Amino acid sequence: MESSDLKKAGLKVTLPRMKILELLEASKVRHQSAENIYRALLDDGEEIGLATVYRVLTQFEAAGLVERHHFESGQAVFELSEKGHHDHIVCIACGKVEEFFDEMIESRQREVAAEKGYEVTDHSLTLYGRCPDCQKK
Amino acid sequence: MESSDLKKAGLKVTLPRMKILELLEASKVRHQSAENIYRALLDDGEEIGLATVYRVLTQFEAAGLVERHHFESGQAVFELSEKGHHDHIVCIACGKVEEFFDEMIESRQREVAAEKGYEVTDHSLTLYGRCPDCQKK
DNA sequence: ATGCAAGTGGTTCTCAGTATCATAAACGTG
DNA sequence: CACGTTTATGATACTGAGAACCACTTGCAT
Repeated sequence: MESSDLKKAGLKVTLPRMKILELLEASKVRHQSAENIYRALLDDGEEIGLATVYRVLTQFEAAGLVERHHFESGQAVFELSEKGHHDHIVCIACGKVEEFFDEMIESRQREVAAEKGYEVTDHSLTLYGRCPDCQKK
Repeated sequence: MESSDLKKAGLKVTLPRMKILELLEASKVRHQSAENIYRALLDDGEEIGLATVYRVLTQFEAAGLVERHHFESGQAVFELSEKGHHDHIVCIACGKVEEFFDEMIESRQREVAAEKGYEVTDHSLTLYGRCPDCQKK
Protein backbone atom coordinates (compact mmCIF):
# COMPACT_ATOMS: atom_id res chain seq x y z
CA MET A 1 0.00 0.00 0.00
CA GLU A 2 1.45 3.34 -0.99
CA SER A 3 0.78 6.83 -2.24
CA SER A 4 -0.83 5.55 -5.42
CA ASP A 5 -3.62 4.05 -3.31
CA LEU A 6 -4.43 7.47 -1.97
CA LYS A 7 -4.54 8.96 -5.45
CA LYS A 8 -6.78 6.18 -6.66
CA ALA A 9 -9.14 6.99 -3.83
CA GLY A 10 -9.26 10.62 -4.94
CA LEU A 11 -7.32 11.81 -1.91
CA LYS A 12 -4.36 14.14 -2.08
CA VAL A 13 -1.12 12.60 -0.95
CA THR A 14 -0.38 14.45 2.25
CA LEU A 15 2.01 13.75 5.04
CA PRO A 16 -0.62 12.87 7.67
CA ARG A 17 -2.41 10.47 5.34
CA MET A 18 0.84 8.74 4.41
CA LYS A 19 1.94 8.45 8.02
CA ILE A 20 -1.36 6.99 9.13
CA LEU A 21 -1.33 4.48 6.31
CA GLU A 22 2.26 3.50 7.10
CA LEU A 23 1.45 3.09 10.73
CA LEU A 24 -1.52 0.85 10.00
CA GLU A 25 0.70 -1.34 7.82
CA ALA A 26 3.63 -1.49 10.19
CA SER A 27 1.70 -1.99 13.40
CA LYS A 28 1.69 -5.31 15.19
CA VAL A 29 -1.89 -4.75 16.26
CA ARG A 30 -4.31 -4.93 13.37
CA HIS A 31 -7.28 -3.43 15.19
CA GLN A 32 -6.69 -0.01 16.66
CA SER A 33 -8.73 2.90 17.93
CA ALA A 34 -8.28 6.41 16.58
CA GLU A 35 -6.88 7.52 19.92
CA ASN A 36 -4.34 4.71 19.79
CA ILE A 37 -3.21 5.68 16.36
CA TYR A 38 -2.94 9.29 17.43
CA ARG A 39 -0.73 8.43 20.38
CA ALA A 40 1.43 6.12 18.29
CA LEU A 41 2.01 8.95 15.83
CA LEU A 42 2.99 11.29 18.64
CA ASP A 43 5.44 8.69 19.92
CA ASP A 44 6.96 8.55 16.45
CA GLY A 45 7.53 12.29 16.67
CA GLU A 46 4.83 13.20 14.17
CA GLU A 47 2.83 16.37 14.76
CA ILE A 48 -0.56 15.20 13.62
CA GLY A 49 -3.71 16.46 15.28
CA LEU A 50 -6.34 14.18 16.69
CA ALA A 51 -8.97 15.80 14.48
CA THR A 52 -6.93 14.88 11.45
CA VAL A 53 -6.65 11.29 12.58
CA TYR A 54 -10.42 11.00 12.88
CA ARG A 55 -10.99 12.80 9.58
CA VAL A 56 -8.46 10.71 7.68
CA LEU A 57 -9.73 7.44 9.08
CA THR A 58 -13.26 8.35 8.05
CA GLN A 59 -12.05 9.18 4.55
CA PHE A 60 -10.10 5.94 4.38
CA GLU A 61 -13.21 4.09 5.38
CA ALA A 62 -15.25 5.81 2.66
CA ALA A 63 -12.52 4.95 0.17
CA GLY A 64 -12.54 1.32 1.26
CA LEU A 65 -8.96 1.41 2.53
CA VAL A 66 -9.92 0.62 6.12
CA GLU A 67 -12.84 -0.88 7.95
CA ARG A 68 -14.39 0.45 11.12
CA HIS A 69 -15.75 -1.91 13.74
CA HIS A 70 -17.72 -1.23 16.90
CA PHE A 71 -16.95 -3.94 19.37
CA GLU A 72 -18.24 -3.69 22.93
CA SER A 73 -15.52 -1.34 24.11
CA GLY A 74 -17.42 1.81 23.24
CA GLN A 75 -14.78 3.18 20.93
CA ALA A 76 -14.48 2.21 17.29
CA VAL A 77 -11.46 0.30 16.01
CA PHE A 78 -10.00 0.42 12.53
CA GLU A 79 -8.20 -2.16 10.45
CA LEU A 80 -6.63 -2.14 7.00
CA SER A 81 -8.98 -3.81 4.56
CA GLU A 82 -6.27 -5.63 2.62
CA LYS A 83 -7.79 -8.98 3.43
CA GLY A 84 -11.13 -10.13 2.13
CA HIS A 85 -14.25 -10.15 4.24
CA HIS A 86 -14.02 -11.81 7.62
CA ASP A 87 -15.68 -11.74 11.02
CA HIS A 88 -14.17 -11.35 14.47
CA ILE A 89 -13.76 -13.11 17.76
CA VAL A 90 -12.86 -10.84 20.66
CA CYS A 91 -11.42 -11.84 24.02
CA ILE A 92 -13.36 -10.07 26.75
CA ALA A 93 -10.45 -10.44 29.16
CA CYS A 94 -7.39 -9.24 27.23
CA GLY A 95 -9.05 -7.51 24.29
CA LYS A 96 -7.28 -9.57 21.66
CA VAL A 97 -9.06 -9.74 18.32
CA GLU A 98 -8.87 -12.70 15.97
CA GLU A 99 -10.39 -13.07 12.57
CA PHE A 100 -12.25 -15.90 10.95
CA PHE A 101 -14.23 -16.67 7.86
CA ASP A 102 -16.82 -19.38 7.49
CA GLU A 103 -18.54 -19.90 4.19
CA MET A 104 -21.41 -21.83 5.73
CA ILE A 105 -22.30 -18.96 8.03
CA GLU A 106 -22.02 -16.51 5.16
CA SER A 107 -24.33 -18.46 2.91
CA ARG A 108 -26.92 -19.05 5.61
CA GLN A 109 -26.96 -15.32 6.27
CA ARG A 110 -27.72 -14.69 2.62
CA GLU A 111 -30.52 -17.25 2.74
CA VAL A 112 -32.07 -15.82 5.87
CA ALA A 113 -32.08 -12.35 4.36
CA ALA A 114 -33.53 -13.61 1.11
CA GLU A 115 -36.36 -15.40 2.93
CA LYS A 116 -37.33 -12.08 4.52
CA GLY A 117 -37.01 -10.23 1.24
CA TYR A 118 -34.10 -8.07 2.32
CA GLU A 119 -31.32 -6.77 0.09
CA VAL A 120 -28.34 -7.12 2.41
CA THR A 121 -25.61 -4.52 2.05
CA ASP A 122 -23.53 -5.40 5.05
CA HIS A 123 -23.39 -7.51 8.13
CA SER A 124 -21.44 -7.76 11.34
CA LEU A 125 -20.80 -10.89 13.32
CA THR A 126 -18.68 -10.83 16.43
CA LEU A 127 -18.13 -13.57 18.96
CA TYR A 128 -17.11 -12.62 22.50
CA GLY A 129 -15.38 -14.96 24.87
CA ARG A 130 -12.14 -15.86 26.61
CA CYS A 131 -9.08 -16.76 24.60
CA PRO A 132 -7.04 -19.85 25.50
CA ASP A 133 -4.39 -17.77 27.31
CA CYS A 134 -6.93 -15.99 29.46
CA GLN A 135 -8.67 -19.22 30.38
CA LYS A 136 -5.48 -20.53 32.01
CA LYS A 137 -5.30 -17.58 34.38
CA MET B 1 -44.22 -9.67 33.36
CA GLU B 2 -45.05 -7.94 36.61
CA SER B 3 -43.78 -6.73 39.94
CA SER B 4 -42.74 -10.23 40.96
CA ASP B 5 -40.14 -10.19 38.19
CA LEU B 6 -38.54 -7.16 39.77
CA LYS B 7 -38.45 -8.80 43.18
CA LYS B 8 -36.94 -11.93 41.70
CA ALA B 9 -34.22 -9.79 40.19
CA GLY B 10 -33.47 -8.33 43.61
CA LEU B 11 -34.84 -4.93 42.66
CA LYS B 12 -37.28 -2.99 44.76
CA VAL B 13 -40.65 -2.43 43.18
CA THR B 14 -40.71 1.28 42.48
CA LEU B 15 -42.92 3.39 40.32
CA PRO B 16 -40.30 4.23 37.68
CA ARG B 17 -39.26 0.61 37.29
CA MET B 18 -42.87 -0.53 36.93
CA LYS B 19 -43.66 2.17 34.40
CA ILE B 20 -40.63 1.39 32.29
CA LEU B 21 -41.44 -2.30 32.33
CA GLU B 22 -45.05 -1.64 31.39
CA LEU B 23 -44.01 0.63 28.58
CA LEU B 24 -41.64 -1.95 27.15
CA GLU B 25 -44.44 -4.52 27.19
CA ALA B 26 -47.11 -2.29 25.77
CA SER B 27 -45.06 -0.62 23.07
CA LYS B 28 -45.55 -1.47 19.41
CA VAL B 29 -41.85 -1.03 18.78
CA ARG B 30 -39.79 -3.75 20.38
CA HIS B 31 -36.42 -2.05 20.01
CA GLN B 32 -36.18 1.36 21.61
CA SER B 33 -33.49 3.77 22.73
CA ALA B 34 -33.34 5.10 26.27
CA GLU B 35 -34.17 8.58 25.01
CA ASN B 36 -37.23 7.19 23.24
CA ILE B 37 -38.46 5.50 26.35
CA TYR B 38 -37.87 8.67 28.33
CA ARG B 39 -39.93 10.76 25.92
CA ALA B 40 -42.71 8.18 25.80
CA LEU B 41 -42.92 8.28 29.59
CA LEU B 42 -43.14 12.08 29.53
CA ASP B 43 -45.92 11.84 26.97
CA ASP B 44 -47.76 9.50 29.33
CA GLY B 45 -47.52 12.16 31.99
CA GLU B 46 -44.93 10.37 34.09
CA GLU B 47 -42.28 12.42 35.84
CA ILE B 48 -39.34 10.13 35.45
CA GLY B 49 -35.86 11.52 35.00
CA LEU B 50 -33.62 10.58 32.12
CA ALA B 51 -30.94 9.45 34.55
CA THR B 52 -33.40 7.03 36.06
CA VAL B 53 -34.29 5.62 32.68
CA TYR B 54 -30.63 4.90 31.93
CA ARG B 55 -30.03 3.48 35.39
CA VAL B 56 -33.09 1.26 35.35
CA LEU B 57 -32.40 -0.07 31.88
CA THR B 58 -28.86 -0.95 32.91
CA GLN B 59 -30.18 -2.76 35.98
CA PHE B 60 -32.76 -4.58 33.88
CA GLU B 61 -30.00 -5.66 31.56
CA ALA B 62 -27.89 -6.96 34.45
CA ALA B 63 -30.95 -8.81 35.74
CA GLY B 64 -31.59 -10.34 32.32
CA LEU B 65 -34.95 -8.62 31.88
CA VAL B 66 -33.86 -6.68 28.81
CA GLU B 67 -31.13 -6.87 26.22
CA ARG B 68 -29.08 -3.99 24.95
CA HIS B 69 -27.98 -3.84 21.33
CA HIS B 70 -25.65 -1.47 19.56
CA PHE B 71 -26.72 -1.23 15.96
CA GLU B 72 -25.06 1.29 13.69
CA SER B 73 -27.12 4.24 14.90
CA GLY B 74 -24.73 5.22 17.64
CA GLN B 75 -27.26 4.93 20.41
CA ALA B 76 -28.10 1.67 22.13
CA VAL B 77 -31.53 0.11 21.83
CA PHE B 78 -33.24 -2.08 24.39
CA GLU B 79 -35.70 -4.92 24.02
CA LEU B 80 -37.54 -7.14 26.48
CA SER B 81 -35.82 -10.48 26.66
CA GLU B 82 -38.97 -12.54 26.89
CA LYS B 83 -38.07 -14.44 23.74
CA GLY B 84 -35.15 -16.81 23.47
CA HIS B 85 -31.92 -15.87 21.77
CA HIS B 86 -32.16 -14.42 18.30
CA ASP B 87 -30.23 -12.19 15.93
CA HIS B 88 -31.32 -9.09 14.04
CA ILE B 89 -31.76 -7.73 10.57
CA VAL B 90 -31.96 -3.95 10.38
CA CYS B 91 -33.27 -1.84 7.51
CA ILE B 92 -30.77 0.94 6.83
CA ALA B 93 -33.49 3.05 5.18
CA CYS B 94 -36.39 3.01 7.65
CA GLY B 95 -34.70 1.64 10.75
CA LYS B 96 -37.06 -1.29 11.14
CA VAL B 97 -35.65 -4.20 13.10
CA GLU B 98 -36.63 -7.81 12.51
CA GLU B 99 -35.51 -10.86 14.39
CA PHE B 100 -34.40 -14.25 13.22
CA PHE B 101 -32.89 -17.41 14.55
CA ASP B 102 -30.93 -19.95 12.57
CA GLU B 103 -29.64 -23.06 14.24
CA MET B 104 -27.09 -23.74 11.53
CA ILE B 105 -25.45 -20.36 12.04
CA GLU B 106 -25.50 -20.85 15.79
CA SER B 107 -23.81 -24.23 15.65
CA ARG B 108 -21.17 -23.12 13.17
CA GLN B 109 -20.34 -20.25 15.49
CA ARG B 110 -19.78 -22.69 18.32
CA GLU B 111 -17.55 -24.80 16.10
CA VAL B 112 -15.48 -21.86 14.92
CA ALA B 113 -14.93 -20.73 18.49
CA ALA B 114 -14.04 -24.24 19.61
CA GLU B 115 -11.46 -24.58 16.82
CA LYS B 116 -9.72 -21.48 18.12
CA GLY B 117 -9.96 -22.64 21.72
CA TYR B 118 -12.28 -19.87 22.83
CA GLU B 119 -14.94 -20.12 25.52
CA VAL B 120 -17.72 -18.06 23.97
CA THR B 121 -19.89 -16.11 26.38
CA ASP B 122 -21.83 -14.06 23.90
CA HIS B 123 -22.13 -13.11 20.30
CA SER B 124 -23.78 -10.52 18.14
CA LEU B 125 -24.87 -10.96 14.56
CA THR B 126 -26.65 -8.20 12.71
CA LEU B 127 -27.51 -8.02 9.03
CA TYR B 128 -27.98 -4.60 7.46
CA GLY B 129 -29.94 -4.01 4.29
CA ARG B 130 -33.11 -2.66 2.75
CA CYS B 131 -36.45 -4.13 3.71
CA PRO B 132 -38.99 -5.07 1.02
CA ASP B 133 -41.01 -1.86 1.56
CA CYS B 134 -38.00 0.39 1.21
CA GLN B 135 -36.83 -1.37 -1.94
CA LYS B 136 -40.06 -0.38 -3.70
CA LYS B 137 -39.48 3.32 -3.11
C1' DA C 1 -45.65 3.81 62.48
C1' DT C 2 -40.83 4.43 61.66
C1' DG C 3 -35.97 4.08 60.50
C1' DC C 4 -32.88 3.45 57.10
C1' DA C 5 -31.19 1.30 53.06
C1' DA C 6 -32.12 1.87 48.40
C1' DG C 7 -33.96 4.66 44.65
C1' DT C 8 -34.82 9.07 42.34
C1' DG C 9 -34.12 13.21 39.51
C1' DG C 10 -31.72 17.39 38.46
C1' DT C 11 -27.43 18.47 37.21
C1' DT C 12 -22.69 18.12 36.22
C1' DC C 13 -19.14 15.47 34.14
C1' DT C 14 -16.83 12.43 30.82
C1' DC C 15 -15.51 10.76 26.63
C1' DA C 16 -15.73 9.70 21.57
C1' DG C 17 -16.29 11.92 17.77
C1' DT C 18 -17.62 16.22 14.73
C1' DA C 19 -17.73 21.17 13.30
C1' DT C 20 -15.41 25.48 12.87
C1' DC C 21 -12.00 28.36 11.05
C1' DA C 22 -7.66 30.56 10.37
C1' DT C 23 -3.37 28.84 8.57
C1' DA C 24 -0.64 25.76 5.69
C1' DA C 25 0.37 22.53 2.31
C1' DA C 26 -0.57 20.08 -2.33
C1' DC C 27 -0.59 20.24 -7.19
C1' DG C 28 -2.25 21.85 -11.96
C1' DT C 29 -0.87 25.57 -14.85
C1' DG C 30 2.20 28.78 -17.16
C1' DC D 1 9.92 26.44 -10.50
C1' DA D 2 6.91 30.10 -8.98
C1' DC D 3 1.94 31.05 -8.52
C1' DG D 4 -2.62 30.73 -7.16
C1' DT D 5 -6.52 28.07 -6.20
C1' DT D 6 -8.17 24.32 -3.95
C1' DT D 7 -8.03 21.20 -0.40
C1' DA D 8 -6.06 19.63 4.04
C1' DT D 9 -4.51 20.54 8.61
C1' DG D 10 -4.55 21.35 13.64
C1' DA D 11 -6.14 23.86 17.74
C1' DT D 12 -10.15 24.39 19.89
C1' DA D 13 -15.04 24.58 20.68
C1' DC D 14 -18.99 21.86 20.42
C1' DT D 15 -22.25 17.79 20.56
C1' DG D 16 -24.72 13.81 22.22
C1' DA D 17 -24.94 9.40 24.73
C1' DG D 18 -24.37 7.86 28.88
C1' DA D 19 -22.32 7.75 33.82
C1' DA D 20 -21.36 10.04 38.26
C1' DC D 21 -22.81 12.98 42.06
C1' DC D 22 -25.66 14.18 45.78
C1' DA D 23 -29.47 16.11 48.35
C1' DC D 24 -33.98 14.48 48.81
C1' DT D 25 -37.69 10.85 48.66
C1' DT D 26 -39.59 6.28 48.76
C1' DG D 27 -40.16 1.24 49.65
C1' DC D 28 -40.37 -2.03 52.99
C1' DA D 29 -38.82 -4.98 57.14
C1' DT D 30 -39.34 -4.60 61.86
